[in-house]
Amino acid sequence: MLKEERLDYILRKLQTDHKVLQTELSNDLQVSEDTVRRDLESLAQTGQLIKVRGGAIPHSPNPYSFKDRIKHHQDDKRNMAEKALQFLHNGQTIILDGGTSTLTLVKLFPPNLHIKVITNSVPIVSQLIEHPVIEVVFTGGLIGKDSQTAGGLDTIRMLEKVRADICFLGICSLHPTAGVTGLELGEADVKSVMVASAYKTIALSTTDKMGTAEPFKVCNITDLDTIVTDNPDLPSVKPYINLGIQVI
Amino acid sequence: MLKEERLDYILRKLQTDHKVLQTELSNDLQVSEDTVRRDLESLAQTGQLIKVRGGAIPHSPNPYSFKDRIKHHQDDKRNMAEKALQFLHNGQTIILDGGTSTLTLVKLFPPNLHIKVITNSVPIVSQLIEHPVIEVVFTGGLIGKDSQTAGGLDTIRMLEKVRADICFLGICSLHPTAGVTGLELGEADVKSVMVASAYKTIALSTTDKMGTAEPFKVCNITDLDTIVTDNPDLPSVKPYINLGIQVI
DNA sequence: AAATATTCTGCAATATTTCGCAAAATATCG
DNA sequence: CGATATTTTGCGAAATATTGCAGAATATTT
Repeated sequence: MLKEERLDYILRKLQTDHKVLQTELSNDLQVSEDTVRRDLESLAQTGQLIKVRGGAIPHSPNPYSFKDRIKHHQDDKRNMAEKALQFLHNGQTIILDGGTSTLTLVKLFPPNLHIKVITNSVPIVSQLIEHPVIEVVFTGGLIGKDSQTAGGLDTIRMLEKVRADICFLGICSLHPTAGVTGLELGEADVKSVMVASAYKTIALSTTDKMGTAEPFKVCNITDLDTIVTDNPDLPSVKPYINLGIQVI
Repeated sequence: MLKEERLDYILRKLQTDHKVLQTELSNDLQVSEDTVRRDLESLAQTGQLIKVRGGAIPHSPNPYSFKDRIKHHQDDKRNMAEKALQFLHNGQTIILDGGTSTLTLVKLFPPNLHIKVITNSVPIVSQLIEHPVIEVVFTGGLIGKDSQTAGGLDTIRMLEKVRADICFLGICSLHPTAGVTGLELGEADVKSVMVASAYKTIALSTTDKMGTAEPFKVCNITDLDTIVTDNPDLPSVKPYINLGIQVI
């Protein structure tokens, strides 16, 4: 058996089980624990996992607790949020748009996730205040009662100062040619700046938002790097894949 | 079971329950209480929780700080808030400092109160989002987990732009000669600007805060127009009345 | 002050990691 | 092709880490 096959097996097992044990791997791969240890060592060196006594755990936080990971929610938003979690890693700076999708994501944040969050959403700030380690920056401004987010010039100014790794965008409407659009001019402006201030943009969009358009433009469809959706196999997502956007 | 799994379980349980007991954890995780204790010790060392006798509590906000403070002196605070209400009239613009006293005041706002509120407090914004007519402006910035308020340069910049009718100040310490003082430099700075940006300043201070002083200055005692307190007849309030400040 | 619960301490049992090394497998070169 | 490096692998011994336990010390409650 090639070494690469072992490494591949280890990473795959890690992805499904969220942990690997040296004793198990030694048995699975029919090699000594020393060899497994050296394999884990090399994977740890390239940052693909974290080696711990007795085995290894993923570098990125675990989507669900080790105990109750059995209960998979059917809920679309929850489903999307779980997929989005994989993009988060310690040390990152994240912009979080308002909306229920992003709020669901925030609720899944594991306690040991060390990131900085910039957001204009009041519910997200309330939720993250409970989090033990995440640093939260709220973009000031007039609070919209419907959207429960801050808006206006001050919000935009603060966002312009940010260089984030990822922007998670809650989506109103998504269209292959019209791009991302919204119902309110002010909110669309804020979202635009969020996209511009992040290195990468990940849109959270249920499939029913796809192929629709609203009056105010947020960004071009090609500004999106990834679309997280509840069902990436539907025909309505095809146009986005063809544009080279990752859809999961 | 890997140690990391135990740590993960503990942190998650802490996040949902706001406390963990060693006896429970020992049972949940099927390890001895000694091991649980050592796990908690290591988590405490990395600042992820606070170890207390018999278990652990979140670093912040924990039952012994904010959530407890809000119950502490609840009647006094309510009493003060009711007195403070008389200063509010339709059309005013109000600056609201963070803290439990001002939060209590906000909870008493009648539904037909048409005012604008500028605040740096997350709980106050959450509360006021529910209000049918009040316009809320949140001052952006880094959110402090203990105080649940925004702080820093952005907060100060936004406050400097404001011309408010009244600033309601939550008080840490009040002293006839030292003036209003606070425990944290950043928070004191923010309060200073609040006072400077309002035409009138009303302090909300329980009598036990009077005659005490902390390291960082907020403003002179003469910058206060009114002190709202739980018991204006106590001798400890006399010095302030003599200085010409209204005490009710 | 006694009773109870919790924490600390040293220690032994066990599990894991590290290390040096030799055998095996693989790659390299004339 | 054959001889020689180089890398990979497995193994045993020593070093280290983790765990549970008993009993002393300490804190908390009644």
